[in-house]
Amino acid sequence: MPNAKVLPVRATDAAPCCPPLTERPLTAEEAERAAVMFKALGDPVRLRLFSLVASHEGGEACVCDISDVGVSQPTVSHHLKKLKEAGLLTSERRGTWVYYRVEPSVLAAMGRILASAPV
Amino acid sequence: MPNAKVLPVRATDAAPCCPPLTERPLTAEEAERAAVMFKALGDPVRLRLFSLVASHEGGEACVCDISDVGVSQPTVSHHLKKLKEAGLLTSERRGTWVYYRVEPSVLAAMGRILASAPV
DNA sequence: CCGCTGATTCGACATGTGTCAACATGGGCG
DNA sequence: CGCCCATGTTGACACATGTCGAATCAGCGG
Repeated sequence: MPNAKVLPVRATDAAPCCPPLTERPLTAEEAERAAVMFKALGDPVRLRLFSLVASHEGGEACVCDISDVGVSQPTVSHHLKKLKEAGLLTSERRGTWVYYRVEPSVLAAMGRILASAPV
Repeated sequence: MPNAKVLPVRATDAAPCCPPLTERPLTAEEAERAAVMFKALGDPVRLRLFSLVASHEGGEACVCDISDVGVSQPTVSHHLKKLKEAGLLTSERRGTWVYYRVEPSVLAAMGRILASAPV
């Protein structure tokens, strides 16, 4: 491992965010936290960008690879920043290009929130 | 290679909106449709209302039971309307009260979108 | 060093959104 | 019938958001 950098995944924040919506009513704080994640995916452009990163080979994508979603390049950057602030993406600069990568724990947390009653 | 494999339309054909985000990039139309659902849950008040309905006994809840989320009654009605327009809830009037119920197929569709790569 | 390309930030604008008070509707009940 | 309670609708307003062009920052190569 050439780079010994450690990213604060902060899984203790994202993963145990909230129980499934069908389990019990969310508290105001839980709803506040979870809504941030859902809101981040509540825009078509961001949803496309996120899926482009998530489905990209190697689990990461350069901005140059995903900036063809019909809006200007500054707008792409703006949306990527939003996704990063919501904890859904992480970014890393390698030379000229910036690579984005999905945060799997957050994705899992959202899936768990939406999971139907596991019977 | 002629891919004769039929797309798995799944049992959740009521809302076969989009594949998992990690499977392939969403098209503009798919993202447009899916973003509506995520945006509907992208507000803390709506998220609480939805979880109140989803977790309520019998799978349905009267407005009078869930209208204590810290906002005025018209605002509650407004948010419930939004959730209904997004296809996440259905409403039915029975006498004096109006009962809301979750649309399970849509919930399943959202969960599938967020599902990590299936085994 | 200077310019080039990729990416972010800034400033501005139009539009969307959440919220409430006031009013309207609709159905039970006295 | 007429009141009243539970919901929904309307109008208005402050604020957030998406978008772009221009400017700025960050490496790379000549």
